[in-house]
Amino acid sequence: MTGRKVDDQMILISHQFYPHIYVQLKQDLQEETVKPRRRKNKKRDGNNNTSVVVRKRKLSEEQVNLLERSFGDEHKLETERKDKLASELGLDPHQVAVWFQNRRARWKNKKLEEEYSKLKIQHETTIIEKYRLETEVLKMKEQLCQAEKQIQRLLFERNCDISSNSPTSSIFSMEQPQFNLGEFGMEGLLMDNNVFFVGDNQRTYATLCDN
DNA sequence: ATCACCTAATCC
DNA sequence: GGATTAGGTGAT
Repeated sequence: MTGRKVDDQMILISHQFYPHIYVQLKQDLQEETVKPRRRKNKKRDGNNNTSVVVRKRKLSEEQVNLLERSFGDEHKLETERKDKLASELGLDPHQVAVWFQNRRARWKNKKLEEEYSKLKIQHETTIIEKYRLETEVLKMKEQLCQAEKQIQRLLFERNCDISSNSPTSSIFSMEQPQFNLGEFGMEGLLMDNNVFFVGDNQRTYATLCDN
């Protein structure tokens, strides 16, 4: 697998899941294209074939502080800045470059971890809210069912009264009871105990209380 | 083609 | 955490 393919994958993943980090990466890429790299003629190790083994030395606190401040200003390191920093710190410019490379890599990892934690919390909060809403929906359905049963009971009692006062009337007579489901925003005509007719235009029937 | 520089992975 | 390596890019 090539490094560039990994880059592309990272950018794709970042774009999908971490849009703001993607923006940063994109800015970095754009800056790269805008700012031409300066070219140096000399190699890092001036000693022909004999490679100088630079002992791994822990940077001093002051060195790290200055590097951190510089990194805070700008994550990318242009040659001038690198050389200036190197001379200020008494380090090899290559060391400064490596320090910035590592710092960028670890900063990116940290950002990804932070983003992951944030998304995880968001996800957990959303799940809890989903359960809360589902419970609320169940409660409201139950309330609606109870209200509908109450309406049916009242309508049935009213029909009984009408029937007892007028033996020829039926529920399909011109005196069909009209009811209003008021708070539910529903209007309709009772057809029988479980079905009611909704509106003239809709020509639909709705069943009360499925369960 | 060569060089400087990058990221990602890895070493120590 | 500093350095190295591998594999890449773009400027010269």
